[in-house]
Amino acid sequence: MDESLWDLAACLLCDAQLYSRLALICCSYGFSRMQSFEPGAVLFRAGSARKDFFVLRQGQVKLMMMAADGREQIIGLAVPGQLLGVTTLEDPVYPCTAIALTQSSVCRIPYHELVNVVETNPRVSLSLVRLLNQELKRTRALLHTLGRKTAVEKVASFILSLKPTRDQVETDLALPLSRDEIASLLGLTVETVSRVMADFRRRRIIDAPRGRGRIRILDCAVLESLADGVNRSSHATRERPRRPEGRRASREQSSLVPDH
Amino acid sequence: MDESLWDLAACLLCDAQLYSRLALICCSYGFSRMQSFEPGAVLFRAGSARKDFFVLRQGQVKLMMMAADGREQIIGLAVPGQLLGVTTLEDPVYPCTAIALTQSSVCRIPYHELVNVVETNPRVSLSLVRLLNQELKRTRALLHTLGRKTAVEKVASFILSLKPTRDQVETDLALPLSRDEIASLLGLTVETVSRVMADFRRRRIIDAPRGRGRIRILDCAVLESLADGVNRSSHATRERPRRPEGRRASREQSSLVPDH
DNA sequence: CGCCACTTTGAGTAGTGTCAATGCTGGTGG
DNA sequence: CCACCAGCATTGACACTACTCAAAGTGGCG
Repeated sequence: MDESLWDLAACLLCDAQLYSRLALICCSYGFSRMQSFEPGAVLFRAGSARKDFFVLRQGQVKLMMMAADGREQIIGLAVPGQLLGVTTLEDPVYPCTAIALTQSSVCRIPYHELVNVVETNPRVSLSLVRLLNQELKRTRALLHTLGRKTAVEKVASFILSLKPTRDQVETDLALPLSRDEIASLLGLTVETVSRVMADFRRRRIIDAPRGRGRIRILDCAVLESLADGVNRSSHATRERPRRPEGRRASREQSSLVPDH
Repeated sequence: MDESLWDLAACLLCDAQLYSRLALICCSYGFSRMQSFEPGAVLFRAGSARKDFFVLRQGQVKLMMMAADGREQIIGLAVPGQLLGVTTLEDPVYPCTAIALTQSSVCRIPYHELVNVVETNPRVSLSLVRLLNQELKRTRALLHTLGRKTAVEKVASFILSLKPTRDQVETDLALPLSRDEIASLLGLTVETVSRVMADFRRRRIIDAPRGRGRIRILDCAVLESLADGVNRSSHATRERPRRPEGRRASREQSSLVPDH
């Protein structure tokens, strides 16, 4: 096979060298197909026959799982560069449902080609392994959020996770999720999410017009301390000496969180 | 390279054809080292320099993440055949801590060899991708458990997850975790886990001597219905007509769960 | 303009967490 | 051999978070 076909410069689909890993995969022999989705469009549905997998190039996509009883949960948001629909190769169906949140574009690649490519090109294999590891890492972080954080901590870390990079100065962020969807992602109810965000707004930590749209972080430092669960009374202080000032007084009415 | 080196029959470390995928990886050129761990032994610690990765051959290993404040959480249990310590390849440190729960044996493989192998042997690459996908799948299932289940449902599904195969008749299971560890895995407290299990015992759903050791499932059907959250009042009935018999009566004192 | 979906707010409560005390078990040393 | 001890598990009382149900507010779109 002609090695040059794998060269980034030969990529017909991916701009420049952005998403180099992604490029390697989706630009292979030309069997990938570019495709666009409107907000709300279904890329694939859990349980339906898996034929293609996707590489997200632009936009945001939510991944949902459905329980037997109809309860559904968002298990993650896909960001550009991420793979979508990569199941265990033996699995004949998609494990989850993928729905576009914003206008999104993807490279669509037949599954059997994936196997081909992995078997013939080691660079792509390594890329794939890296991407899966990143996804695993993200999922584990979410695991910690769901298992060990309070509602306030959950919402705070969610908002922070919207910042594309850690030390971004930009604080005006797109919020492509409804309250319902945020609640589903964080394992909360709509009402709780709404209340926490209303409280953040009152305390001037964030500024958010209602509903889907945008959100602005006003006080990033406080948000970070809330997200990391500074000042909790519980497990955190197990081996360290207990707070000498006695048990925390009943909290003031106006705020869901203690003073900072 | 000699293709026969990859043959399962040539595997010096792995018995028979058990864990065929695992075999492919850990039996490569002989740079894997067999190693044994006692219960409680640390395979690797989060944040320490990642040099090797592991393939678990026997025993059970817990994977833990540590938050900034010292709160820790178990993010999963590793079963034989599973990879341990495979980070994003760029990451210079382990993302989590791995501790043996039972007497365990692993194949230990230097990281740079992993890259070599992936680049030179496509069958191994595919195996690796499959294994990572399985891990992702397991992690997502846990995500759903943490985000959308009640304490009773969590404990019930945990107990069921101890069964090695879905339709195993064997109901006497090893329970290598303390109550503390179960709580950490499920995002609960020790007390809640203890209470739920005590309740299951009273209702003759399980039989468990106290503490680390074994657990026996007496009524698998009930356990499964509890795990799947049959009879809940909430989200489940959103689009279906609401229960006509009115809101659920206050539950009886003696049991944490409604009648079945 | 009115409908519809989404969000916000409020009141009340179920379910877990927290704290504290007690029980059980296996190991150790007198 | 038994008493003691340390560690884990259990149980109870209580507090508080987050859920439930209900109702009103807001905004977009035909």
